[in-house]
Amino acid sequence: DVIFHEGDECHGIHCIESGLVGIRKLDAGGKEVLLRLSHPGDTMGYRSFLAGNDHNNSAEALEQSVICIVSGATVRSLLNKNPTLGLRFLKHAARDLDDAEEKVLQSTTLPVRARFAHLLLVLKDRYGVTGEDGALVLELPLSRQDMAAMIGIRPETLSRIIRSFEEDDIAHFSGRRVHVARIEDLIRELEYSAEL
Amino acid sequence: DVIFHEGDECHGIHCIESGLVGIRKLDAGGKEVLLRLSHPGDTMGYRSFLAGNDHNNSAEALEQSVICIVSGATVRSLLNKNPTLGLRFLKHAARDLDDAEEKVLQSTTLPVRARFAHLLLVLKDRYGVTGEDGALVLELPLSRQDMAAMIGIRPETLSRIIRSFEEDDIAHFSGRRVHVARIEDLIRELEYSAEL
DNA sequence: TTCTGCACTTGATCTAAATCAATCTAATTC
DNA sequence: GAATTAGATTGATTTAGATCAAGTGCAGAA
Repeated sequence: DVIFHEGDECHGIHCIESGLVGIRKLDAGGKEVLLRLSHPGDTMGYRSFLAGNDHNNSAEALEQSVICIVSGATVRSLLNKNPTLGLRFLKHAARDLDDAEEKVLQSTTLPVRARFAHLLLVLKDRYGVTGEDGALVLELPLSRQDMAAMIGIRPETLSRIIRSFEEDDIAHFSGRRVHVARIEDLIRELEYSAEL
Repeated sequence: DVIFHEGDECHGIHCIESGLVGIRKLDAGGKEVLLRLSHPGDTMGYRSFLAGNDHNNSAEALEQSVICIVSGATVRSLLNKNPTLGLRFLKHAARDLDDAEEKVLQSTTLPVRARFAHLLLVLKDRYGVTGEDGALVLELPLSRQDMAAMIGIRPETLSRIIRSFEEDDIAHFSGRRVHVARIEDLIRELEYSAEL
């Protein structure tokens, strides 16, 4: 279930073979944020490893997953033999950093409605199936709680947002399945909140 | 004043010789966040450069600064000649990423009072002078507006926080100079908000 | 000097989201 | 099957912070 905890010593790098992993961070008061998802092919923990720190966030399998561990010694020798590997990590880190900064921006400027619309749009790329008529069916990999934690809100608030999306006919939810008739409606949610 | 804008093409890497630079990000609606400060010795724009993107945030000199530019070709040849340079960038990115994630966490879990206390504690390391009695004098490098942008709040709110710090005798402000009699008071602000 | 503009402060009000407290539901175990 | 549990929804209320609108004070220009 939990792959590593915040504060654990970092012995190497984790790779996801299959499944889905959530990267969480807890604050002193116990509130948590789900920082990002890691998918098959992604690596985790490379930062703490390279910086020589303990893990600064925790990783938890959100579905049945296969994770492999590459020991510190192996990583070091790989880095020595193959200098481009370091660059690949660097690009990886650059992308993560972009995402994190985007998240900072969004969480301080956008209302939750827009943040949730954005989350759905991001999840679409990986979990969505778009019909030929532009309709979208989305099979969410996350519980409501975890989606709330991703956008930094309480589950109750997410519930209300979902209801308001239903009422406005923007999206229809049944369990973890979401139907979106017009993707433009989601995009408009983002743009709308911007223009004021 | 402005060194590069969000969306500008990225031609190389910027190094700060002296001065102080603020990295800003604007959202679609024009609201801005001051993501971080860059100090002498820091590099800027390496991420966009390495990822081959346009700049995804803007850099503005916050005081008289000397900035040098390292062209893309030069950076590439340096990276080839010196593989450990890549690792150094990687560690740099790892630290930035940590900071960004910390910021995500704080901006969604901590109240503004605690976030401002935290900001002062961070600025202390670079801009503070601690007397032998534990009292702290801090010469802020930032306007109120910019400090507000750093913690993602409006200037009006920051004004009120400052007043409440005065009233609670936690810190005293005159212009950009701050006197903190007991640093523990600031730390307590952080801890207090955590314990509930 | 006086004007102009800008950063900051202050007050009054509004609102988005949190909190608190019940339910309701669905999955799991006995 | 019934019983337990955890997740999700719903409603009522509170509140932190934003917004709106005036002021204040100061620095630079005419």
